[in-house]
Amino acid sequence: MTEKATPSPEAIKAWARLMRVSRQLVESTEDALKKGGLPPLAWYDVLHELAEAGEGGLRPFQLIERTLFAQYNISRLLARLEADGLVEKLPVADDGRGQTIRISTKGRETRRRMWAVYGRSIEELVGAKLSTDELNTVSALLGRLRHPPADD
Amino acid sequence: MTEKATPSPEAIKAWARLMRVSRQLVESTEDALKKGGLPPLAWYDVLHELAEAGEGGLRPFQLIERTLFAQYNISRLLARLEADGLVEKLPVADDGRGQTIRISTKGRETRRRMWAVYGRSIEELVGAKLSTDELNTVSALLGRLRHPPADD
DNA sequence: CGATTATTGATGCAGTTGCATCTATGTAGA
DNA sequence: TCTACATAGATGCAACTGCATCAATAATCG
Repeated sequence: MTEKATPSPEAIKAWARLMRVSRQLVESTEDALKKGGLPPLAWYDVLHELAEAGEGGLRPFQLIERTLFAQYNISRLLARLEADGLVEKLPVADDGRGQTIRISTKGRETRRRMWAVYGRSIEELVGAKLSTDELNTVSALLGRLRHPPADD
Repeated sequence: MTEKATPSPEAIKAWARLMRVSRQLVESTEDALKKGGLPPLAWYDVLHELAEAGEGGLRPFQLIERTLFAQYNISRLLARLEADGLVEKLPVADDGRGQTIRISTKGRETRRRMWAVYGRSIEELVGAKLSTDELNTVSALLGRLRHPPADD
């Protein structure tokens, strides 16, 4: 019956911190990548998924499931990655509509160089700021905000 | 001497959770606003700052300090807000370069209607998921990731 | 089979962002 | 004062995003 019109001050504060911090971290990292003449974070996300998938590659719709990119976004991002020679698009034997995306050697190399910067950013901006226990606490609590919630 | 090449698994996980959760929350909220025929979150941020500033208004550069928007972003956002009649641009007496931005009545009304949706989003996505203690823990830990760090 | 519906991925268009630069005004220093 | 430099804000252009829709293939069902 009672509609909660406004969240608690604690919820608002947590939300505000989350928004501000995540934007700052992204911005810092994007700056660092740019300074290193490297592609934006979005490219890393895709290259990372593809590197984990190995030689079998992934279908674009699988990338959509694994990342938070919209379909049109993946479509165009893959076009750019292909234009840069970082991925290959292969036809799929049993589905004429689809394609399999496989990371190339150059793609792995780019990913490696991005990680040198990205990883440093994570270490400096997060790893160095909180203890292991605190990091685990953050992960656990944020995991409950995820959809679907993660328990680990 | 020793360069830390890669952050700890705990730091990586916390980072990943932070990135994913913040994107999901933003996306959910933007969807809710759109569904209500309301402007995007960025407008809320600015309207909120201007509403808090009261009749005196704020200079654009003060908005840049308070939010995380780039200068050109604020410039154009304010142009859109003005075009929609949500803010007024007033000349500044002692600085011919500048202007003061003041929220209009319609701006306050729009902010109010946005908050009805935004606040509900915060409550559902965050407030309802964690206890007050947990929310405070999240805020405190994220505060330490902020730049500059916040202790409260 | 043949028609309908669903899925995969691409794309035209309008709106937004990022970058670099520009104009205008203010400040400081010789 | 006159010149150099700094600050406030706007803007042209290219790239990117979001939306809607499209074409092509696959799956379903009578």
